[in-house]
Amino acid sequence: MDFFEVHRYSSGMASRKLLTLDPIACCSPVRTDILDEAQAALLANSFAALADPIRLRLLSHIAAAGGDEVCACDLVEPSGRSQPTVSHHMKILVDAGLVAREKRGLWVWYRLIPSRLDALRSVLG
Amino acid sequence: MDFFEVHRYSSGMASRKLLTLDPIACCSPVRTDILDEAQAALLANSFAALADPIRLRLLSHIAAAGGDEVCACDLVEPSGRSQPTVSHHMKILVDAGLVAREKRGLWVWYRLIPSRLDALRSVLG
DNA sequence: CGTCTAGATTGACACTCATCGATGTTTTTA
DNA sequence: TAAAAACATCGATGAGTGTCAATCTAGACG
Repeated sequence: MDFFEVHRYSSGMASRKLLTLDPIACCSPVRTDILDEAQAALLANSFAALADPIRLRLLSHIAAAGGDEVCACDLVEPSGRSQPTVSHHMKILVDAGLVAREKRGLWVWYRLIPSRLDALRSVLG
Repeated sequence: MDFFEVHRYSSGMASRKLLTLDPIACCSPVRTDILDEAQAALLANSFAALADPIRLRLLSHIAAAGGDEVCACDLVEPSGRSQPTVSHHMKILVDAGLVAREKRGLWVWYRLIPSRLDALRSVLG
């Protein structure tokens, strides 16, 4: 069984930011195949983006707009967090590939990337 | 729109351990409805359990056994982590409702709780 | 009883993360 | 050019997390 083939991380665990695997096509379902280290690290990174209540609600807000975009200016006040904090969380969602960011004039608009959520969903089944 | 109805957490955010909502039946899909704070906190807790590569691989190992159980003794060595660390991660998976733990004699056996994964998956769609 | 074994718990440490005030950057408009 | 607005970045801080060695607990078996 070629499971857990490497028995120790190189101390401190490789940085999640440096992974280069395709985040969409990477992973087999968790429930039928066994994840290798690279797949597990990539998936963990994606799930970590969902592991914060503020980010989940920001994502939910954008998703609830259907295919439409949501202005960043409409996310700060209702989130109950400061503008820098919301900007920080949105960056994490964008980096995770869940949300697309586009600046037009002074405003920044966000829209959902459905395929990324679909990919994560398929991993759980 | 009753979105983000509470604008500030009570400082430090409520402990995730104290949530009492039913983890299975709690949440509407992220993509059509907007999460309230309690739903978001509960979901964030569940996704946090998936946000670690070691836990993903432990879960994957158990899931790959089909409906069968996996002995804790078979998880430590291939994970490349110490026995206390694996025990710690398994506790997080059990607390998240993803895995059931049963002790028989000296050994502990784990099995997947498919409905919990199904619930998380449905939240993403 | 005593001993052995599987697993959980504790304590400590280093690292990461969420948060916000202050500041920087970019774009619009006067 | 100057001022204002929207958003990003920086720096600091307090809380959370992964890790392991050491220790504890509970079951099995003489």
